Amino acid sequence: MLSLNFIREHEQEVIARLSIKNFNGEEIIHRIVELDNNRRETQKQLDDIQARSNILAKEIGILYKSGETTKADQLKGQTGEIKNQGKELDIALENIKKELDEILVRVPNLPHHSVPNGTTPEENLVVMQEGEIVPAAPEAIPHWDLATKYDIIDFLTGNKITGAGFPLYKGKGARLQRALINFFLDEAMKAGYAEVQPPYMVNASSAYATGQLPDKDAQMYHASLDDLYLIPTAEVPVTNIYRDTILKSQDLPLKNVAYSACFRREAGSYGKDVRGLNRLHQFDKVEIVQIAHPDKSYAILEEMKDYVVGLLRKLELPFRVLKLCGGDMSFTSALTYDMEVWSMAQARWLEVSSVSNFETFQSTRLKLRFKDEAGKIHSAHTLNGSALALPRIVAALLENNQTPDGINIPAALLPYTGFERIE
RNA sequence: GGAGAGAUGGCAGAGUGGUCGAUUGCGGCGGUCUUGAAAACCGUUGAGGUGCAAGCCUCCGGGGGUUCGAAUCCCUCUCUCUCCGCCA
Repeated sequence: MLSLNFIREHEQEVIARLSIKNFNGEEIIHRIVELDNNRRETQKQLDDIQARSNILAKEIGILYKSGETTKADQLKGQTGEIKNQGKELDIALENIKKELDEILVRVPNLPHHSVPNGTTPEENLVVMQEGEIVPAAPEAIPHWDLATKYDIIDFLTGNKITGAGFPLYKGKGARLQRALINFFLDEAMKAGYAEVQPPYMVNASSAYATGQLPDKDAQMYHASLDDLYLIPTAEVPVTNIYRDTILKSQDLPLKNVAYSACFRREAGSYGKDVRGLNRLHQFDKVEIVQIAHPDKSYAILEEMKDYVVGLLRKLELPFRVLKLCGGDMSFTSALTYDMEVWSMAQARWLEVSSVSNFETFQSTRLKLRFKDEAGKIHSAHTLNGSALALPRIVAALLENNQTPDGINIPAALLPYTGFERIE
């Protein structure tokens, strides 16, 4: 959520920058400013009424104490009208605030100045590429067939137990999952991230605070009886650790890493893109989160991007890094890097990580603030990134490392898998 | 699931209708003393809104009500603790 003060003071700039995200904010921003002026005017009137009422109540109290009941009763007569006025203003104010809040949460975050123009994924900027892009060999097998050939991932049984998008990992397939999770967690800890294990379900307040609600509720599984949501990413519970807190500036940056299963309904997706591990309803991910000082957040974003790049190098996967264009960015992000690995048998890039700076967009709603040296309170910046999501990494590992008689495990993972080949 | 108790500032903990936004202690910050530190002493120390400022308004788990006036009384929801039941 953008802050009201910022919108009011930078009305034209906000509209201009939103247009980079292909969001036409002309009307909505004007309405927000109008409502906010209205809000402040009404608030002022209500404050005045309440001040008068407070003074009157105090006087009545003093009169009763000194035994001047007649005078007190007289003053009481005056309170009726003030109360009515107050009530009316109160209702008016509530309505204004409600509308303001409803509109405000529908305005996306402003893109950073360096975000490229564009409306489609094709217009994302490739900022880095490494590793050999081998064209698909005629005998190359896609990962869903490799999974069956070596009996390591059973999509059909997962389908029977739950449904499509819930694979059953078996044997070395299951072991590989565990190896990757431990590898990613260990690497993050070496890089200074403190590990947490969060709840996999969150309440509506948490989902609102990080921006999953109200917009993306169709993407989350909802346990209606208890009104809880299955987390689509550990970002939600981990960032919410810091909801309603005021940190000290010397606490920053805060670095957390969490492994969790992630649940996504993926409503509306279909076709070849969802085949095999490409898109699942349940998957594993290790997520890194940082709470940063606003002056440092973009340096930290670079650091996080480099960290993820380091992981991809250790896994020996060909990859590229994209800086997303305005049209392809998420609602909440100010700047996003996507990491994609080359999947040889499918001959396409698979997104395995997304690293973003949200600036104060999340922290405004989270009420996540810090106190600077002078004792002033500011919103902190929040950042997060996948490091990494497992399924597409597994897909690429299987496809890229396949040989006629087995799949080779990269050296970095050997201490974790305990085996060198899947055969 | 049943019974009971409770929710107050970073923490602990007073306050049961009238200058209470809240006594006090701890912690934090500043100072005196000290070569330095500790101890001791003095001062200071919640958040949000609005305003140039003085100030004014709101917030004692959330919501609603009674009253001229609510942290304090009533209703309701949520959560926590204790005991019982169930249980990985």
